[in-house]
Amino acid sequence: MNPEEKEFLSGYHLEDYPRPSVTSDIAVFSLRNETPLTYRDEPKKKLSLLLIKRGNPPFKHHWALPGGFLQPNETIETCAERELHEETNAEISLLRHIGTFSEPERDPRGWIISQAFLSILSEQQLQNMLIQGGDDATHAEWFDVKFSHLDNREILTLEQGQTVLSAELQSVKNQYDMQKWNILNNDGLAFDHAKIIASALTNLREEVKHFQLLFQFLPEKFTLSELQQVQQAVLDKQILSANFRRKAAEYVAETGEFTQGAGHRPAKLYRRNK
Amino acid sequence: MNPEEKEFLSGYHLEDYPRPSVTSDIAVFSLRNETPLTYRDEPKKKLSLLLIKRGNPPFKHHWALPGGFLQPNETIETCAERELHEETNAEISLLRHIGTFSEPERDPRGWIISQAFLSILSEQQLQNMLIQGGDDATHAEWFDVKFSHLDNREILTLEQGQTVLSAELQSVKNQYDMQKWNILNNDGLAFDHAKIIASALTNLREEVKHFQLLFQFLPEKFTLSELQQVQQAVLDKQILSANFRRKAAEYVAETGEFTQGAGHRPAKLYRRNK
DNA sequence: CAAATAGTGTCTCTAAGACAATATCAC
DNA sequence: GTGATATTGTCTTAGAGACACTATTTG
Repeated sequence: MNPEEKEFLSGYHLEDYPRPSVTSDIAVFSLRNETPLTYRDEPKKKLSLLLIKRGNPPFKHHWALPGGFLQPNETIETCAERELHEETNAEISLLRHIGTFSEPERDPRGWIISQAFLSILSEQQLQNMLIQGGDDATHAEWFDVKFSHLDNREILTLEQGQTVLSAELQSVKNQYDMQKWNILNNDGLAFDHAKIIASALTNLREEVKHFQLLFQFLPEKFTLSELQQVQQAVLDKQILSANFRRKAAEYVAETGEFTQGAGHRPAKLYRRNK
Repeated sequence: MNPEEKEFLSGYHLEDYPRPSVTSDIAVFSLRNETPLTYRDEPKKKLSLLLIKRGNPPFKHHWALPGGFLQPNETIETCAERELHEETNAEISLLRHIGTFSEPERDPRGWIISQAFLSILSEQQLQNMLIQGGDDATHAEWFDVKFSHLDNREILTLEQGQTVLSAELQSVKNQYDMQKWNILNNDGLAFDHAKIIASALTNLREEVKHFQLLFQFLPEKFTLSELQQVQQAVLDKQILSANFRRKAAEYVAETGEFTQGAGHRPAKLYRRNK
């Protein structure tokens, strides 16, 4: 750096200008197994989302995405990982940035813009996390996710035991032709997190349609039926297995191993290829 | 809001915690016509990018994307529009958020995170803008864009008259499986703007492949050949017109009007449908 | 007519969706 | 054998790419 630049920088103070606070907020998805009906049944998989019950204002007793404030000398990705680990002990291997939420009124505490992320935990990663889950003040829970289209609105429903959260959203375009969510109704979710969840779900589904992110839900070795279950759970749509397998073949490689003792024909175990 | 929340908020001070500065930076693309060889030739279209020559440190005399600091009571989109208008007098009708750049060392002035946007100006919008372009301290220019793959690297070349800027980038995945650009070489571009430009180009191309954003480059009425020229210029790839037309039919509607006096068969004028 | 662009028809190949049929385990 | 899931084959249809051909203007 030349002297002129050095001198300029020494007289420059970012603190002289107004600055927002910045948070990273993470929508963490995983799968849960429904209890099978008979001993022979394979359990169906259901998409679930990690939420945290807020113990303090603002939005005390509401449910929010895990997340927290960006600190100096870290990227927004590092911040997301750190906050998630602090709040839930989860270790993540995937992040997708899904947007920045910067509306001035979005947080009653003041000028706070949110870096929204999507993450996925496999069943394995979920086990490790639960070992040290659930303290008292703020506690985390997995909610079953429903996200369905009705007329020109989207209905988001999150269920966990007796607790049911819901939100009604509309997807519109702003003056810059950007897709944007409006919250028409919101029951139980903090801040504008219904918007972030809707964005995350839309992103997740789009990727999963093209066989992306799918493997993040599963252990290293899996059957094609399991892989199909994942896609079906995320997209909330049934697929014919013959067609699924033909398409999936492109993304997986055989391990040579088989499942055992399931009460029906054993299945080949695959791993992700490339 | 209940009394407890109110009381909490009155004792809450965001300023007690460290905060970054936030900027919006915009990669604005447009098309320029090459000069035709003969009177009958239709001009070929070339993709161009708007850059600003910095008149002050840091990176004095380097070229940078238009942009500037986020102010209170505005969204990052409003900030992008405002800064672009202040610096170039351009009026935009499209923005796409293409990422957040938050590496702590990305700006020598200190902790500044960038909200990166993509925008497009039509020839019409470009005319209006140039009426009041080019003051002295900082001045804006349109650069021809080349972005080509070589081995496992991407070569970005920006040309404007005698001025040639270039950068060499590599696309890698970080530990969160996120696509990330590394700058291997950089000649003339300020900050990490080579990364932002590479991201913007990748996004733009992906959308243009699927006939999105294409119409932003053109006036309301256009011929299918013009539309094809746009796609070809952005993707830097020749397409067979028969196939292009079959696909394009899905997105356009006839106006009933025709071009005139071009030295060859007149073409139907279309507009975007839906 | 020549040069240039506009526009159509059709063949091939690939991929997706639907559906039928066969395979193999635990009990 | 029965019930369940695993796996393969094939028919049909939609779309993309390649290419040959026709149409219409100005000079």
